[in-house]
Amino acid sequence: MIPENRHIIDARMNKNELEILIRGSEEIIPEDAFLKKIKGEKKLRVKAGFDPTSPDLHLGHTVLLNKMKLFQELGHEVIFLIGDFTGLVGDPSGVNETRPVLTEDQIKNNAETYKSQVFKILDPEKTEVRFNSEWMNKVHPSEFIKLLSSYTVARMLERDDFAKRYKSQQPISIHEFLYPLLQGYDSVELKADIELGGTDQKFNLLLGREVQKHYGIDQQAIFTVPLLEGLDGVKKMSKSLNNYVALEDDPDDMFGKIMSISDKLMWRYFSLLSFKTSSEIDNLKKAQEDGENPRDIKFLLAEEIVERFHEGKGKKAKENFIERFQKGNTPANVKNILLDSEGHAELLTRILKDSGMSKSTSEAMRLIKQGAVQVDGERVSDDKYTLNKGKESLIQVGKKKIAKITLK
RNA sequence: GGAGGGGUUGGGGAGCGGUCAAACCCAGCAGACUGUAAAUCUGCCGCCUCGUGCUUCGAAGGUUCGAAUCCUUCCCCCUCCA
Repeated sequence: MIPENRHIIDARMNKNELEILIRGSEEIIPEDAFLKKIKGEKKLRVKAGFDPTSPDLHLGHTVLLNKMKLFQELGHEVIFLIGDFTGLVGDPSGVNETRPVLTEDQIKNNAETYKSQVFKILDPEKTEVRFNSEWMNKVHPSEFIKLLSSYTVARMLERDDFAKRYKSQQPISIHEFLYPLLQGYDSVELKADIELGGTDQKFNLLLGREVQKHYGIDQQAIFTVPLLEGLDGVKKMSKSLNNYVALEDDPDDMFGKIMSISDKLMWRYFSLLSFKTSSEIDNLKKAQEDGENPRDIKFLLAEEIVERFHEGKGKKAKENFIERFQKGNTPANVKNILLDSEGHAELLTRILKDSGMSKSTSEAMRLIKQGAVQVDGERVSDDKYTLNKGKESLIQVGKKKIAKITLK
């Protein structure tokens, strides 16, 4: 445990601590300024901003949150900034098209959800939660113009996604130029010494330095962490791509999702998400090379992660997984769905749609044709198949979707 | 303000009066094989009451037996000129 008193820590800020802090980071700019800050006497203000665009935090976010936690443990002031104002602008980072603008209500809701979720990782006592609407709503237009004058269009267009869009004749709205500037202004307001972010934030973070300079205050050092790939192993984890593991996922889902990643991706997840030491991970790699089933190694990863967010549930999740997929048994906790059968609704195709197990009756029809649908363990091939009222049926679509459905 | 290019089913991108629910690629889904992995193969991939059914190709009108394809107006995007 790290003591509260910074002076003691300063004396003890040894090579090891520094190594742990830096491990897994992508870039630190400028490095010497960072080292000077981190080795100094001062309690540092460490900022990381979150867009309230997606109401679910997922494993991808935790790479950054874990770093924040480390700074926290070293006794620094960690600021969890919710970009409720900048959310109205929409961060263009990493997208190749204009983002839809969120309504204030959506942002409010999302921000609340965020807040309740980050404390699964961060220490609430040591976290300063701020909303940038707090100061952005008060910025006077003349002040705003001063902010805008801190950067040029040409330099703005250097940014990768802008450059790409500009070249390929895709639209770039002027308000998108504001985003990085506003983010930089947050650093001015918060007097950030360090700003953390994913690698896709590099431009914004660096721009924060420029803005701070423009305002004549100390420039922050920037600290970027890698982006975690989603379950597909290619694109970054995000809700909109539906390749994510949400912190809110129940233990079985979480376990299953992690088991579904490729063997190659598993090692990436180990290095970015696991708290195992590098040498432990190296040993696991060696074990795989020596013939150990990668599946069993993946079990360790899945269990560790489930355990982190659902204390005491990791082992059970693993057992459920083995029961269901290795032994092929029906899972223990299948959700029950009660459906109204209005007149002709006893048709299986319609039931699949109404229960949400298929998107449309057309899709249900196709699934039946493809032999993907089972009722009480029997494969259904007739697309006119009907269920009886009052009786509970175990319905399975594909390998993953399963539910007990009762018609009333 | 002027000239030109463009808006097609989740993304990319063909089609340019009938044979178009619309090629092809990616993503996705399902089946086989497996370790619910990857890779591979196969099928699917607008909607429904599943039929010579219905609604789609930026929007609205129009021409035509028939339009994503032609005409008109409007909306949006891009480039160059001012």
